Amino acid sequence: MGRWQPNARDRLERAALELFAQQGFAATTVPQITARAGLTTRTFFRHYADKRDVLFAGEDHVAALVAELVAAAPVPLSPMALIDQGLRVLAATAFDGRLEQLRARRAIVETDEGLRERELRKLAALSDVIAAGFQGRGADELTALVAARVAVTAFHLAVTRWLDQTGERPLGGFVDDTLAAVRSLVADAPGPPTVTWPIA
Amino acid sequence: MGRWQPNARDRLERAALELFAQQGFAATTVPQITARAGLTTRTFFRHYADKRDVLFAGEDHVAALVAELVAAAPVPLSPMALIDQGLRVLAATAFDGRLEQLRARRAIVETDEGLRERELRKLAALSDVIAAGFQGRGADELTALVAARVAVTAFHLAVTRWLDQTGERPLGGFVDDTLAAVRSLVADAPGPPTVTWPIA
DNA sequence: GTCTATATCGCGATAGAC
DNA sequence: GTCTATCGCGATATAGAC
Repeated sequence: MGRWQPNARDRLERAALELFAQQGFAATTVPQITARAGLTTRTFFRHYADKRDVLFAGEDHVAALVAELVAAAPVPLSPMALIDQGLRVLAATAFDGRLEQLRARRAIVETDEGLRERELRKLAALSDVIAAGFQGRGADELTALVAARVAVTAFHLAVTRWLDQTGERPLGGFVDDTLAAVRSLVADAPGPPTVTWPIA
Repeated sequence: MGRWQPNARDRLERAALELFAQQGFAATTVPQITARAGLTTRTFFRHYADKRDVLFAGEDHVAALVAELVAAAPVPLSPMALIDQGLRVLAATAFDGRLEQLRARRAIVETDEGLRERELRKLAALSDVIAAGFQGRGADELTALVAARVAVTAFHLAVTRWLDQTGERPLGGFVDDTLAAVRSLVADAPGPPTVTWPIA
């Protein structure tokens, strides 16, 4: 390439993030982004499926990393032990140290319902990847699905609380707290087997 | 009312569902829907926030029902016992008997990524309602959040498998299976405390 | 209800890389 | 030459403003 400046994709992403932060996501148009990046509108949509995607494309490497982690996990680990340790490895590898960057990104995502939707879709895709990994390790389908969702849910909750904190406590601590809460919840005594419910 | 046919909302929803089933969601335009319902495009957007919403507006009553269920639950129930029994009540109250209708709806949702996104957002909203309910019962914030997400995740997984089945087994059975899988996963032995991970 | 912005995408042409 | 990335033009539909 010579006719064009290199790193079209990077320039688009940077321009988009700047404009979203300055003017808000909804008030920023794709032509504005491409103008700032020195490209045309059409080019934007060749790199990103839609306007929202520019905020999430960078997260695809997390899914790839998670897939590797599950595939490379030591064989003797039970599903829950794998979650327990895998999430801590993930936290240390891909999240700690990026707190401010991730806070900035989340601040934008929180301003728009459409962006929140896209985030949920990315999490669902992540869950699918993990479930496939657990099945690859020999787990039955239901166990794999449940384990994947528990892992993603717990991690997402931990990340949210990590970003909400005022201090600088590492993500791993929040992961531990969340998993402890899951264990404590599920281990809960079942209570009276049948109760009369006021409704229904 | 009087100048217009009544049940504008119902007619819109019915017209939309028919067209989505016949031509697909993406190939169906809002003008097509409103033409079939004898209304104007503008009217569609007065009733639904966007084209996708017409497939999910009917589910809002589920969130209201769930909120009631949590609020009206017997006080002695622990969070997990509430989930256990509440989900079964919910299954019997709002899902059993609607299997074919829900299958048709899901068949449409599965054809479009945007619709999947919207479904996830509705589930997230449901989770928020439940978490608020648990906090209203005195649970601490983290427990409430975890309990809400476990409940929604388990129920959604159960519904998915219920819809996938070829037979007519009631949803409650799938709820039981899913919750059993959650318990079994979480109760899993923690395994060796520290393992060397090939990656990272 | 009407009007309009703009997100989104199809198509053909083009410019350089290999 | 062939392949890939970009451009430029144009069409359509959603969704919000007035």
